[in-house]
Amino acid sequence: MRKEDWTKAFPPLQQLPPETVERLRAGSLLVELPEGSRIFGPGQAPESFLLLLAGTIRVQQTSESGREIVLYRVHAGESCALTTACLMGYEEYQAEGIAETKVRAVAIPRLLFDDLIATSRAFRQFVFTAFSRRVTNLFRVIEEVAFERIDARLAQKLLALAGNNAQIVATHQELANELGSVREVISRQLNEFARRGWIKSLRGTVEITEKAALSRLAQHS
Amino acid sequence: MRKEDWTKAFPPLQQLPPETVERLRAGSLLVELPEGSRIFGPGQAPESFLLLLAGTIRVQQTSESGREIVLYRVHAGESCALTTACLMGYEEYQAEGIAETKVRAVAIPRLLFDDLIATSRAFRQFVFTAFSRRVTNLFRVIEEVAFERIDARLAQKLLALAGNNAQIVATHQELANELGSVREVISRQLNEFARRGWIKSLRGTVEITEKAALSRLAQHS
DNA sequence: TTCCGTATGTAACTAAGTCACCGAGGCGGG
DNA sequence: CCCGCCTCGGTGACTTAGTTACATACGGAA
Repeated sequence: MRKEDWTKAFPPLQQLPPETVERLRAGSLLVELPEGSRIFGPGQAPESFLLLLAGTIRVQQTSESGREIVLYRVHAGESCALTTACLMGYEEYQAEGIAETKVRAVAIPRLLFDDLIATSRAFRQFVFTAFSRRVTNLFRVIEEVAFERIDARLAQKLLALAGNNAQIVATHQELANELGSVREVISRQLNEFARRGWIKSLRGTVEITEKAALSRLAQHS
Repeated sequence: MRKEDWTKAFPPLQQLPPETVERLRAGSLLVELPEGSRIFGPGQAPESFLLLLAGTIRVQQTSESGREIVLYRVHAGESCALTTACLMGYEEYQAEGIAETKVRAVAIPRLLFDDLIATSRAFRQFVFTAFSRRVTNLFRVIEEVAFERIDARLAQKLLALAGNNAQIVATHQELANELGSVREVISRQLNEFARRGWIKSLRGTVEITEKAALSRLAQHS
């Protein structure tokens, strides 16, 4: 079986000198992870740097009381940079990464990763940029949790999860877990949204009927 | 005037080969920042990697409504790694860094930083470790804001700010800003603590009288 | 069709944040 | 010394968010 040329999936990697790309291709490992599998978490460290080819990873945190909050998602074409760096500095790491779908990824072993960082300016740029994006995102999360109202946050999340579709497949509990809130609160908010005619709520799904209204609520007011 | 040998202040840098250290010493800049100065923030990017020799930098975030939250502090002997990385990936960056005291720091210009990352494995280790620590810390902040009760968080913060002393010099407003809460809430909590005999509250200062009780409250219960 | 697990509804209560205002203390200018 | 002002803290009434403890409804498997 011919080794798939996955490097095409990462535009920034195209900038690398050909021999670097070759080294990457040769030294890294294609892995496939089933949906729902736990990729890393407290007491479980990935020993390599991950680049996602397909699927998404959800990075979340769980409190003692069982409440959860989603910190960010890693999509195809992105790297799990934050995580990896944390592991390289090996602090204990309390977030966990879950394969939200079946995931195909390239695993770059620690040594090769280190080597690439050392030799390729473009690769460094790639890694730092990914870092930067994640951290910026984390700051947003903190801002939202600390300062924004739950109705605005829920509206935002509904819009984000919907994308271009109008249908969102998620239970109230799952929505609560996205926001670090609890089911009852989300149920109440959704009922209020429904009462205003902004959404329709079926069992296990939400249908957006008034995107504009949600958007208005989402941007703060 | 002889150039001060600041490299002694950073044990990890002692591991570097002598010529690297020499390059660092020669290519970097000793800077001094007055108390209260804004070191970076939205629309203000530091063009170099900072290593703190003395003083502390407070990194915080401000909401539209004026509420604030302290994300972390950079102390002497530490680097402002997160920030710098963010800037290298140049995303817009909404946190700001304030010199909490007079600050002496070494500024490593971007090019030299990049060069050192490339050539020195020890330096990379140093930078990634610092990263890791910060990110781990950010995760803690998210967990606290999202899941912990304000009384427990306040107790924690009081203990942290006090260190070995019993006296904390801070107004209720400042304590609220530490936690991303508001003055009224903090006042109420402090009154309750005082009523229980755990603290004494003077104008602009708090004196801890029952450290043990605060500790108990701090670890969740 | 019945049963059972999951999803959602609801009410009463506590915790946290908001709003509006008050009063006390400290400090500088006259 | 007194006045006025400004910062700090206190308080009550109200809204929003989270907790506790149930009840009910849906939908697939037996």
